[in-house]
This record gives sequence, C-alpha cells and structure tokens, in this order.
Amino acid sequence: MTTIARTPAQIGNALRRVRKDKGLTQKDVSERTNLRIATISSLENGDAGTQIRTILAVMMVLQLEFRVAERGSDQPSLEDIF
Amino acid sequence: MTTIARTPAQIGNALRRVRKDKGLTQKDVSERTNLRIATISSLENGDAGTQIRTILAVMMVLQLEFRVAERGSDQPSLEDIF
DNA sequence: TGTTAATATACGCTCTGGCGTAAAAGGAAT
DNA sequence: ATTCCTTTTACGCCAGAGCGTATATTAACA
Repeated sequence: MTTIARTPAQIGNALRRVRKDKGLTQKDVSERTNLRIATISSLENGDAGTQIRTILAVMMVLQLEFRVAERGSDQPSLEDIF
Repeated sequence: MTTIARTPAQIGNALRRVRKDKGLTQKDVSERTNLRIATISSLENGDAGTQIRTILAVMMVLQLEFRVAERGSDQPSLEDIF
C-alpha cells in the first residue's frame, strides 16, 4: 500500500494507520526510536512543526519510506493494468 | 520520476534535483514559499532538523508530493512489465 | 579576470520541538 | 463501574529552526 501525503495531517494519519496495522502502540514506537510518546502523538496528529528526523525515525521502525513523486502522476497499480 | 527518500539528505537531494530540472533558483523557491534562502539551502543540504511544514511548502511549489510506501516494496514501473 | 548570479554561512532574536516527568482523558475489555 | 492500556496534554527546560539581515563563498561566463 502506498498513500499520498501532501500535508502533515496526511503523513500523521498514514503513520498511525500503519502502526496500528502492525499491532504496535505509540509506546512501542517510542521505545524503539527513543522519542517520547508525546512526540509520537504529536506527529500522528499532524503537527506541522515536527522535524523530519523525527518522522523518518518513526518510519524506519515501521519499515516505511518516502517516495518523492511528481504531483498528479498517478501511480499505476498492477490491478489497474491486469 | 519517483525517488526513494529515507534520509534527510536524500530528501534534500531529490528536491534540489527537481528544482534545477524546473530551472528554478533557491531564490525563486524562497519567494514563492516565503521561506529564507538560507532555509532552502539548509533543507537541500540535508538538515535533519528541518520541519515538515518547510519541506512540504517547498514540495508544493515544485509540484511534488510524498508517497508513504512500505520499505522494500519495489515500485514496479511499466518498463518492468512490458 | 572581473563581474554578476547563485548558494552557503553568520549573528542576534523569537518561538517552539523534543526532553523529562507527570497527570489527565479515552477506550476496551470484563 | 472499575481496572488496565493507550493516547493526549501539561510544565519547566534547553537546543535549535526559521526570521531578518548581511556577508562570504562558489559558479558561470562574458
């Protein structure tokens, strides 16, 4: 699954969804990143001031990565083709 | 084009490349985002402390978006299929 | 090689992110 | 309802991001 994220809120929502899908709590992520639970909460709630190092640390733990893509270039999925 | 960005440096490089491809200077981006040139420079050089609002503002101007993707899920390109 | 554009750095300032810590509020069960 | 887990919020603190401004440094290129 790949989700578009153009706003801090969209990033936060995406990370929260993945975290829950993986059965992890904010505390789990907190421990594995050495970030405060409050920081994870803030990020998931779309705080625009969150530093990129913080987001990337959480994404690392969730085994996620960013892809920088041109806006509007729709991502063709295999389902769209076959 | 879609580039993977797992580190602040990779994000900075991707944004710099796209900016130049579009024939824009840091000053151009600076004016359109109301961010200082110094901030753009810092971001492009991979400052891990850059805030997500700053990165997203620049990406907006460059008509870029993030995609949150599972690490290791290779992005199949049409060329790979046909 | 000298001029101009572009990028990188620096200084003082204000604001706030994340820290440590703690408490409050929500949620999901029995 | 109460217990337990999870998430949110709060407070004082320090470090640093981005601001305004200005000056280096580097890059192009006549």
